[in-house]
Amino acid sequence: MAYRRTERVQEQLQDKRDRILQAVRAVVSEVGFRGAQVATVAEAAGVATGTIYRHFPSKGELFAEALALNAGHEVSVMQAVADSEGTATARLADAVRVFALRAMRARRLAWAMIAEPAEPEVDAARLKSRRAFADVLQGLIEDGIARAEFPPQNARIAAAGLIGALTEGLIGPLAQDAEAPPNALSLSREITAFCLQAVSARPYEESRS
Amino acid sequence: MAYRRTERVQEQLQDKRDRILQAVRAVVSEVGFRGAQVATVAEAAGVATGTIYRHFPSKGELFAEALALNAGHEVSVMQAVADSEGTATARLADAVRVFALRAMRARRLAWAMIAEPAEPEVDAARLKSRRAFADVLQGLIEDGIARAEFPPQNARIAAAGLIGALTEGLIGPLAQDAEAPPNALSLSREITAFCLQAVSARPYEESRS
DNA sequence: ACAAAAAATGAATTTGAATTCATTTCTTTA
DNA sequence: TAAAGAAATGAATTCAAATTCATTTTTTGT
Repeated sequence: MAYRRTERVQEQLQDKRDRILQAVRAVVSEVGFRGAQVATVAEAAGVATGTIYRHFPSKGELFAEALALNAGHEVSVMQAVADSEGTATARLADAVRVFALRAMRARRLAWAMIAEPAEPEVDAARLKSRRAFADVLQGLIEDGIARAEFPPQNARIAAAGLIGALTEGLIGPLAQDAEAPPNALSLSREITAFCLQAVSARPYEESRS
Repeated sequence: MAYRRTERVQEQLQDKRDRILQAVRAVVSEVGFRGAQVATVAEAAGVATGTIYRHFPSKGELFAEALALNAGHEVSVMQAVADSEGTATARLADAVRVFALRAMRARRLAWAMIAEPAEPEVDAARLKSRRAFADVLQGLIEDGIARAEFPPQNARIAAAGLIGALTEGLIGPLAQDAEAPPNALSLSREITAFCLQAVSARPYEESRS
């Protein structure tokens, strides 16, 4: 016996794997999923193309894992805000504002994480993370209803609506090339205001058919 | 001279072109942009693959034209509702409800039209149509503010928010595999309620930083 | 220092789909 | 009905990118 995987090698391997995942993040931040090629990721990670395949079975699984990692982190940030002290209204405002500010700091990445279709494995991973975001908001809305801060409403629908509004308003196609690329602070303030308004309103009676 | 393009031929050509555009619609309804291949479209249109290229310069331009055609139609339907009689509230409710019902009748197509990334030309065409949808809603919201039916608010942001909420709630990933695929009528009613609530609410003072 | 085993490499291969183009079919006019 | 020109065809080509794999480099234990 002349070789055995030592702990040191084990760590180097883990490091390299992590560096590859970070490289995906960096590349996707630049060019989104659409433009992200395995060769580019390899270069960014400082390894050969073939090395990627010694750590991940396919492009789809690599990218899906990278997405799960990043989106999972954002979800826990949002969850932490949701679990903090204060009224449901304030916590919802904060959750939305924090999400908005972080997303705007890296719009391309945020859009890729939350909306941009890619390989099927990536889409599946995003579905999970999206539902996780929605669940956090839904919990917050239900809490607000229970405390009578918001009127009774379908919390599930409202949460989906907020996710959609955030996506569209912050990082969606319409937000991409706004004539005057608005500053992150004021945009996030306006989106937050919209989101609060969206859940707080008194309900309305249907008018015509 | 032994050949000249007669009017009859001209019409046949136009017909074939239209049939190809319709075939794109049909194929995209089934498999979205992701799964739509030129060969499949050709088959659906009953022509050879090469024929597509006698009518359109590239896949991207073909698909972009098909999108512009369909989305343009939906925009004018929404505009017609927006221009009808009644309070701004009622017209907004109707515009949203009509959009929702029509979208749900063909979810895959609707999602492709409004959200699914594809070739760059397609994305560009969608940007236009999306802005057109948003403009209709924005006009309606501004009207509602002017009539004091809605509180003052950033109509542009609110319109983007409504588009996002519609996309997410009706045809977005979360709506795709809802455990019990909810019936179109009740879902559209709930989304409509959310949208009205979203613009009608009294504004809220920011809480913490 | 050497042999055994693993890991990394990157050029070559594979793959899947868009696009082309030589050939065939259809239309028109004389 | 024949020749000229268009239009349609679909198999072959091109192209871009993922994946593979024979070769090289690194690591380990004796």
